Amino acid sequence: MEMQEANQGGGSEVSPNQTIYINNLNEKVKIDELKKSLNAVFSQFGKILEILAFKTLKHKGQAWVVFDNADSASTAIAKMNDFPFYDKNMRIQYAKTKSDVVAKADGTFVPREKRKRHEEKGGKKKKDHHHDSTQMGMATNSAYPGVYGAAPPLSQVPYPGGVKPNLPEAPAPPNNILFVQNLPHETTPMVLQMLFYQYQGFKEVRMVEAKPGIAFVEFADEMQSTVAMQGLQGFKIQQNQMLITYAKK
DNA sequence: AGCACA
Repeated sequence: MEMQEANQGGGSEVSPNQTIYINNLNEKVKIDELKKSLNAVFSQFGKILEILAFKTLKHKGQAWVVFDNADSASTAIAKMNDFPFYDKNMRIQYAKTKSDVVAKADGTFVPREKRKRHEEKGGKKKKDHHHDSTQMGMATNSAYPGVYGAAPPLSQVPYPGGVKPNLPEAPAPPNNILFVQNLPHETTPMVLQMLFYQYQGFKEVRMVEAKPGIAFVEFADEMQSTVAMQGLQGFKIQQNQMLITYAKK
């Protein structure tokens, strides 16, 4: 029999936090793609303030996703812990400490430069932070101009760039295979899989390299594909809203 | 395995 175990008496005792800590991520995935995929996958649980991931030796395979509230983080953990992502199962917990973005909003943010060095004796405060690690060469972290908030306004934004998808005159008849359009060109099958997997009857995602921006998603039957279509219609990935129709037979 | 804020 299947019983859902409340995760309370177990080993990992980290108190709820609006930031989740993910590890066991596939280290071969480039940081930029990783962050985008995480955003695409986790924004379904609520507004994301920031996603942090680093490629340094000590922090490979890990990421922090900062939600704007702890409930979103809890849901994300409940739904996504142990979920396969780039062929490895994500391990998700609450982060141990509060994220800087959150602390800054709190007013509780305290710069942590003091931890690095010994405290100077005498009454002198040092407030000059020499930019130190700036020449590591890897500068691709904060590349997103605050666009992580992707989930809620499903029907506000039309098709960015004015690109109109091909809508057939008459809607295609129900099909267990869905046709997805208006995806960001960098969308990976993995991202779509993550989104559609949560619906019963999910079978597979197919994308065509030569035709970016579209995908086919197969379900076991058309009842199930219909539920998924309704659930994800207009879902925003990055800037784009997915347009889902039945595939032509 | 590894809990940061480039």
